[in-house]
Amino acid sequence: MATSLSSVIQISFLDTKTTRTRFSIATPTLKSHRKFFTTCSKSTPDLPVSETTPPNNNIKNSSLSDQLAPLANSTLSTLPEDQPKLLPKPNPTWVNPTKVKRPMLSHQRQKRSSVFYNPQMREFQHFTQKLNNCDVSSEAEFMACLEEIPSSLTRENALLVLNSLKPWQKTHKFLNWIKNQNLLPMETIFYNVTMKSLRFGRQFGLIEELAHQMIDDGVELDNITYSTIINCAKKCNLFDKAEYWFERMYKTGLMPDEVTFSAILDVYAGLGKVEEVINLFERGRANGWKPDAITFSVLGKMFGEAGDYDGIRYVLQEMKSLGVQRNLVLYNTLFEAMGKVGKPGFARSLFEEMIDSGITPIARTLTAIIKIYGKARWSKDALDLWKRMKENGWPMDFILYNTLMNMCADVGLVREAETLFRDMKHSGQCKPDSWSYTAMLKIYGSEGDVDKSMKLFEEMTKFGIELNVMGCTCLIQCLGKAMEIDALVRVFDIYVEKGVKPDDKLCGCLLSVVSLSQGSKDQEKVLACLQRANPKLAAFIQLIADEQTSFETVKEEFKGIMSNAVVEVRKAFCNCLIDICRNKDLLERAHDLLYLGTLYGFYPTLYHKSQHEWCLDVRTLSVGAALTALEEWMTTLTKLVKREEALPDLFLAQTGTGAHKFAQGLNISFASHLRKLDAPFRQSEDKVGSFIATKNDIVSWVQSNSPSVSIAT
DNA sequence: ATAGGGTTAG
Repeated sequence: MATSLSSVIQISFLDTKTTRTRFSIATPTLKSHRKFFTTCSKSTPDLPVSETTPPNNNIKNSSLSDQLAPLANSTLSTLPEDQPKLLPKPNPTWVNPTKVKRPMLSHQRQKRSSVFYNPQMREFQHFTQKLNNCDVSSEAEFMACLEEIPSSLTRENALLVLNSLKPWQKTHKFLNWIKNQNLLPMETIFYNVTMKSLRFGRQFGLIEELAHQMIDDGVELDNITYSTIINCAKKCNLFDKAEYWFERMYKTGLMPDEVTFSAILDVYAGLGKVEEVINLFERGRANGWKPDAITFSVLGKMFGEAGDYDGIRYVLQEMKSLGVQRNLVLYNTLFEAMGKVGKPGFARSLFEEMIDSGITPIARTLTAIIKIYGKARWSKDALDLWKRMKENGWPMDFILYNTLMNMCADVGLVREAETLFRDMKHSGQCKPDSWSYTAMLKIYGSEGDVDKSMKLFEEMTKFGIELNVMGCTCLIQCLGKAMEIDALVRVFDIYVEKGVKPDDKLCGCLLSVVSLSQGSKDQEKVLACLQRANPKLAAFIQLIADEQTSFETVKEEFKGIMSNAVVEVRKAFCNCLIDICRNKDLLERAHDLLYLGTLYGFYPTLYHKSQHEWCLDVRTLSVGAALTALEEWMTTLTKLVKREEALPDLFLAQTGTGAHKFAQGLNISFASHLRKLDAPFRQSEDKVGSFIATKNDIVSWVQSNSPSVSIAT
């Protein structure tokens, strides 16, 4: 769904009597294609809200989502689909003071109580140090140290100690000690400081326990308590807990301030509840809240994850109109979000805006940009940026080095990658890790450079660099293409011994080597590797090679194997299996497999028709699969001609030019197969990688030549 | 420094 900027941010007035401001964010990821999430601004005299939500004094007893649900439902249902987007502006009346506004969040950030440290501070610092030097696991040692407390404990000293104890176990013990000794009245701040320490240790269970203690003992939970609880839950992936405490806060009548509120938006964003986030955000906005850069960063990340480009633009637009300054983290977040939705041009211009505004990028910023350029194959921009990084002395870290090398792998820059790899080794700060080696293996693998690949592999073994499945796949691919099967088997064995679990991509790679090594004695060796990586797949090869196996059996097993494999490799598996069949001269089986692959949707763009032209697009097929598809097509056309059905004027078969890595040699093999079938297609002169035939060509070919095209059926 | 919120790689 293409969405224009004007539909991203709409302020429209639904009618002239009751002025409403409507902010709408189109979110293409949501089920309904044109669903607008609406909220109403300050002056909302007769919103449906009043009919469907409880009166103001009941708010304390309803959760926020309860309060918001009727609003969302009623406003959505009152908007007709064909509502004009922009109506002429009447004179808006912005404020209607007679109407009760239901606040969403407190505009004032919670004030901190001041803590004055006293002259005993040094003694207590010393005391804390001793506690910190205790063995964490020894309860007795810690308790003994506690006995040496310098003097009676004051509120300030207790806070000093709680703030400085590490790790969380000690903070927790100290809090319990204060409590049990009955030395001081227990204040919220003691719990808050302790919870902060527990949050570092991701101890949500203990945090929740403390919160319940507070409730039982009548200690007030404030915004700082709630935001700490919620953020800890979030860090521990306990989103339901985060939601629970947030709702509890509302139920007890405490308004979140902007910090707690943005934490909650982050929770809903993390849950993928985009609607809820937008609703909450807009409700807050309608109540006059001015979000800060951190909140916008939360929204930006969410839109990135949702693949919502318009949402990202909305963030920038909204910040601009509210006059909220962008900062480095916000930029980083937006660049990372843009990496998820593509958009290299937008990222580039925003990056320049950032530089112009005087913000210096950090390694993380540059990583995000380089990743975007690499993905988009923008090698020139990527290299320009690398040059600028060096000239300006912008900071590098190992992730940035690895990202740069990966970008080189994506766009085929061998020498640049080698330079980066060398730089990294000599930088003194970043040592190449398994990611760096994998990027280099990817490059040498796609170059087919066996010597350099093997040298890297030996280096990895020597330096004890972790071997991972992706590096293994690159090496196997490289060795397979070079038919270095003994080395391949050795490499495979070493990886498996080191605990690398073959994944579907590695199996696909082995499968393609099986098809390449047809007729050689080495095929058995590769099959043995495949047998260890994926026994079912290896067994399936035996099954289809046996001409006695029925179609029904093949279909069942095929279905089982494909549904166990990840989506990305299914077509590749099918292509390789067809190749294997054709290499064994099992044409009928090859056609069965192509049929099954089409049936399960692996080849959705293989055939397409328009009124004047029918196309066979084999660009992402292997050679064997492409030839099978061609035969299938010719058989179908023969039938149609014989039945004298309507045909288009033109027939087009596309193989591509071989730029695609699977399509190497496809064009040549396809042409030779056309000659073998004596099919009337010729290379198109103006469309490279295409073969064309007219209706007349096809009809006369069928008439003169039809028996020869019928395949064994 | 000293009770709370946002951003990393196949």
